[in-house]
Amino acid sequence: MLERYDFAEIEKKWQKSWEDQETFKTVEDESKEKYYVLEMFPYPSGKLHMGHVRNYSIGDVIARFKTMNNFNVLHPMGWDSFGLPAENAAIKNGIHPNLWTWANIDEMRSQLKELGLSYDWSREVATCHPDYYKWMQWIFVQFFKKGLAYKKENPVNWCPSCQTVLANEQVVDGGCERCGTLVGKKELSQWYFKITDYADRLLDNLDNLDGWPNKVKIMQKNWIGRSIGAEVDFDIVGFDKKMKIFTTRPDTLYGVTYMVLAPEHPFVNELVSGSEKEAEIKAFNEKLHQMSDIERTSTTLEKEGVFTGRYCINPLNNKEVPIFIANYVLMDYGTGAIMAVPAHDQRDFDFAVKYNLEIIPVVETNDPNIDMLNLKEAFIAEGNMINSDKFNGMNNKVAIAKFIEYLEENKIGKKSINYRLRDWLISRQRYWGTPIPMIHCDKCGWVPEKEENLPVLLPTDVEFTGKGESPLTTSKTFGETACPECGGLAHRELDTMDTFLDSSWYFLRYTDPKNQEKAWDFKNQKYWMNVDQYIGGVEHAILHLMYSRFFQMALYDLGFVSNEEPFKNLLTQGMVIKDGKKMSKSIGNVVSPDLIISKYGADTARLFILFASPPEKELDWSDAGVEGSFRFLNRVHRLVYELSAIVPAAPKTYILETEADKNLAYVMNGTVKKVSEDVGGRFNFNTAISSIMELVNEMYKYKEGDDINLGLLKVCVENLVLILSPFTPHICEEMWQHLGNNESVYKTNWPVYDEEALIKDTVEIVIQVNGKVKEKLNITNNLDKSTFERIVMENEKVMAIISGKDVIKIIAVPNKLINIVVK
RNA sequence: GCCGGAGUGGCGGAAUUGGCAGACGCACAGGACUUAAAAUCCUGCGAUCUUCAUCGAUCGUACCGGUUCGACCCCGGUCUUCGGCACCA
Repeated sequence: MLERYDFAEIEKKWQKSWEDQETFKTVEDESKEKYYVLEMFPYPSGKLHMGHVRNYSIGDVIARFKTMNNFNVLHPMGWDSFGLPAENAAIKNGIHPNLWTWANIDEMRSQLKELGLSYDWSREVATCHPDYYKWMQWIFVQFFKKGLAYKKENPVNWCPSCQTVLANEQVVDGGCERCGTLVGKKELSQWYFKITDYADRLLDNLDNLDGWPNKVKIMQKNWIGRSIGAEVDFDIVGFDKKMKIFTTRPDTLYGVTYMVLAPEHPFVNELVSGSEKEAEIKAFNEKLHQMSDIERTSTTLEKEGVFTGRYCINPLNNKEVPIFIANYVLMDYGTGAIMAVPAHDQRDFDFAVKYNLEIIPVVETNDPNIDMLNLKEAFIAEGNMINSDKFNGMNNKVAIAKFIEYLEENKIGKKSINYRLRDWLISRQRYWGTPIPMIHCDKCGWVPEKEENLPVLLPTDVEFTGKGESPLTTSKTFGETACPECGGLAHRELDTMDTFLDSSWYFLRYTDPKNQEKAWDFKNQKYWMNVDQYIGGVEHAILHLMYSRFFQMALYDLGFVSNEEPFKNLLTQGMVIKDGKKMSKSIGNVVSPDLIISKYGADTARLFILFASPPEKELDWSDAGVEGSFRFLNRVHRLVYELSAIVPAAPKTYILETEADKNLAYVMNGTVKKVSEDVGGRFNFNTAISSIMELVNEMYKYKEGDDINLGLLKVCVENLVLILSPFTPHICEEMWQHLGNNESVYKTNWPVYDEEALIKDTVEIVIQVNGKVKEKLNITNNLDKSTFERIVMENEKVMAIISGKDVIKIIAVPNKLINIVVK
């Protein structure tokens, strides 16, 4: 250890030492309690940005803290390395995605290593490696066999300018991410996962995820969007099929004055074909098809529709009501058909007013401001039933169940649950993804590739044009194959998987990353799972975190894993933004940690980003203040260097003699306690760091004093280095070694604090008069209440303030405060 | 429109259970050391008033009101802002 803080030298030295000693390698060890800490693995875009630094610094502090607290910690890292940017680079620069990706991985891996993160690199995985995607394909086959994967024709996002399909995430404000052209729809046959089968479990299990932020649970809940209601069958006059509708308000059935079909509803053609309405309906539908999804589903779009000329019969009162098609009813929710109750639904109300349709109230209020016979807007609040035959007088909430009962008894409907959640479209017309291991045979239909033939390797003889269909169609070697079932000529699926699949189970592969026989050994996953602490950006609150939960549940049902939920505790870090905007390559506001690391070192970078703000909060990046973190580390370095000349020889035991001793022991033990709680409990790294700063300030003050207690100082220095080490590991290793220790600070036990030292002889109490602070007093700790009150009331200043006034009340909080209420 | 956060000095932020608002750090100002600079150290740093200075007083946690001996914290309302969802029947 030099007198000067040579961070570059120190960081290089210890990174090499950790690598040589395999300090962070983890093996299963039944004798120890395990702790699995995981940060969301990155897409290898090429360069680390400050958001990554924040994410991995948080995880590293937790991993190191848990290790020092004697847990067997699994802390892995890998690459979510399939994805579109690699392919775009190929189109633009002619580099093969494989080369581009691996070059980026190498670059980012070395950047991560420069940060001194405690990863077990022997467990590294990359989703684009055949060793990984082989098992991705295997999982797909298991899902297919269980009936969780199916293929169907459906409209998908299509950019007419780029001539390609876009993922939902690639549609930004209704336009193509790359060229901005309005995205349309195209019918394509696609693979889906039946995530809707798990809707109830995904929703209900949220209640048990105590370690998850509420915000994320609410977002998932809204996304799943469970609505409980009823399905009702309406007869159509002169038509042999029934019109099935879904409603959450069966209590309003007597208020139905018209019906609406979605324009795409399969009945529409049959109902109007050959009638005088046919041309009008066709024209209306064509107009709708010209619209983008965004326009079409905008709440501000005026409600429009066309009467079909046909009628329905309300099964409750046999009333005939007209059937419309309208732009506000969507084919892909519920049954694509609704009963309209304008009195109690605002959309129906708007439509009824426009087309002059009847409005019949069936729920009444006693609010004098609302005229039920002349409504200005739909009445959606609670009330009592009217105009509803035998249901009249009932509270409408109660009536819902009665109506459902009635529907079921008379076989005209039943209770029904609908979800906003749709099945997961997993096909992508892309090259750089996992090939879907399915083969189509004219005789046998869709057949999975035999498991012993996995992986289905991505072919390399592929052209990248960015136009047209999946690039795999251009391969001369890939498409044709033999049917695994009958051996006849068959064709491979040419689409690849959505990359969200790859990231939905990587946490399982980490538990057994090198296994060539299985995706993972049951025993290994049983030892390590669940992930005890998952850390990542709040932007993944819905997609990644719900897909992973779905995978885990499906794999649980298949018997491959031992838990239904993958992530026990979740920490969603806030985004690191710059100038009010999310850091992104296209805006050009990405801040790389390189400059800070070369100027101040990785320890400073880590310390600064954790000190700047609590982790969940959004952080507007500014490097003002980096100097302060660097200054602090210099200050620590100087202090330890100076004291290392005198403390190593001192005994580890000490007796507190002076007031200064007691004070320092109080601060030191308090700091150990606070850091333990802030890091181990509530993840407030910023306050943990500030309390360490206070300890350092206190130690500087103490060592300038007259009587120096070397034993106490020794413990202070050692504890300081230990509790700082999860934040800034390199400098702490260096100081720890210099203090005469041979073992890595990482392998050293976290210090315990002395509860006794936290009990003070005297405490400062606050004296308030009428709630205003008037005086502060040092009194003996733990005085009984009456003595405490007497001392305060006999205080000269207090007596002066209250003299001549009536004391009405005295509120005394022992060891803290006393409030004298006077008049 | 619906749901969920957030709003504290010039700035990042602290106040963990209703009990001293502004910890810690940044920036700034003054001083010490130095031939000088850097580094380091010391002091000050919410606003207003008062005072030679101290001492002190009043106000102050987006805004209005309430509960309480006491409110950044609890309750009612308003505004601003961020995030999610959005003709979901």
